[in-house]
Amino acid sequence: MFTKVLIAEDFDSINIALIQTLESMGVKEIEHAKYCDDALLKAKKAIQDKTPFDLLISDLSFETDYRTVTLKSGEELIAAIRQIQPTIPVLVYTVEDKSFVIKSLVEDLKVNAFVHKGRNSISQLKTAMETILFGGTFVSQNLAHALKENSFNEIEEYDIQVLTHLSNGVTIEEMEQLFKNKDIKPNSKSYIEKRISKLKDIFKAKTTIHLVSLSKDLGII
Amino acid sequence: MFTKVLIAEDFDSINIALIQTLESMGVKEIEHAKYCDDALLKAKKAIQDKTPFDLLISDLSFETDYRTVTLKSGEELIAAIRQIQPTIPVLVYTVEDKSFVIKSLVEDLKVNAFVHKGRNSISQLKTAMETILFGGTFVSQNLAHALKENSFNEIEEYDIQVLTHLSNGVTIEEMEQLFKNKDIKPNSKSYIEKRISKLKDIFKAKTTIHLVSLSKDLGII
DNA sequence: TCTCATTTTACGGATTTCCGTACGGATTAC
DNA sequence: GTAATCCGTACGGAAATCCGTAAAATGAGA
Repeated sequence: MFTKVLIAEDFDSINIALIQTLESMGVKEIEHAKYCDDALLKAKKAIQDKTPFDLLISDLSFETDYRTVTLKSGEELIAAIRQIQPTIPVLVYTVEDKSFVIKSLVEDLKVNAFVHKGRNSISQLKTAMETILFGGTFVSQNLAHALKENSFNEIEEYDIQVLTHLSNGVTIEEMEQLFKNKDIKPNSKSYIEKRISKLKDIFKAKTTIHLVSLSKDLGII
Repeated sequence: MFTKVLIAEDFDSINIALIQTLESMGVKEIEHAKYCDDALLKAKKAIQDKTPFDLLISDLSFETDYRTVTLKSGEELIAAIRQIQPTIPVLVYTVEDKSFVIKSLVEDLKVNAFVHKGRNSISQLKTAMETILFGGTFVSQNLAHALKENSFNEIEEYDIQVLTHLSNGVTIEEMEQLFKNKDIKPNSKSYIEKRISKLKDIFKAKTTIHLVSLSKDLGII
């Protein structure tokens, strides 16, 4: 089993449960941080002390409060820790279940396991840890389908920009100018219109409002 | 201290933490349910056995899975339990922090305490329970402001319907017919348009898409 | 019942979006 | 070298929206 585990999770209640679970699994050293910045510090210190962590369990979203932070999300934390300790296995434990998010996490950040907080997540967490120990990759069942989903491959960064701008109240006409100013390449009104139309097809959205609404639900924007 | 507490919470990790916390506070009997329906059953049974619960701690949102359920949310559960046991104190423990939701909960459902899951929620939970015990009402600090927020008073059920329909891809023209069919009173295209326009003023939204987007973020729809 | 104010509807013009067609340029295939 | 295809742009008419004005309906109080 892992011997020294770092937990990055803001909710105290979940921290309690995680610590209890890890203890019951025989993990000797457990440290937890409620802020990503603190987690990174702990990881750095552990390396300096020549006793690095051998597993990181991290949440994705962290609430903002009075404290100003450098690392705002689990994604940023994972990237930062991988910089100083590239081989550390990472287990993501989160409520997130948006296909788009998960896809990028597994593919880009190469997290070793993905456990969805839910009714039976603790048992999944245990399985995930054992799987990582044997060099495998674990993704919660209810998420597995997301990786296979294909329709999202058609959607690119450009579409996300368009959707985001729409969501923020930018009209198509304004977007044309905005793109021209920022030198973003396809920037004609007509092209943007076509793109929106295509997205409506993909999402089977009835109106543009519907499209933006769906995109928010799917976590794309 | 309370002697018999019912917990309705779907996430297993949080259940673990809650149980541990209640035990440390000296609560003798603790029961927990991962589905609202189960929670209601337990409450009924306890009444039949003449040993009713003296506190309900409930989450608000419950994930849907393969199981078909009658009660889909904490709100519904609270209403149902209050039907069979009107005097039971209720503590809501949730990630929810949308002003609109909280306002209605405290005012309509008359929950006794509202604790926001977060970095220091367990200590707040303890305080909340003590406050309830002495007949008081507790609302997490970071939520307290929501109750004072006034701008949401202007928004009525009608507006929410309009926003929801827009979000679901219904055009204004279709909405006019829909409202006429359902006999919802102000149903002219022009009135709906005006209403949307007014909402855009209130929310300072630049476009209708922006308006719907903001409404989703604020948890109004 | 009449009056006045408020609410709701009707209408119309300006603007924006929607959607089809068509044109130019670049790339690829043959 | 030519044709075919794709990509981005341009244009224009139909539809939907935005927004102001005015008429009609409603309702409360005298």
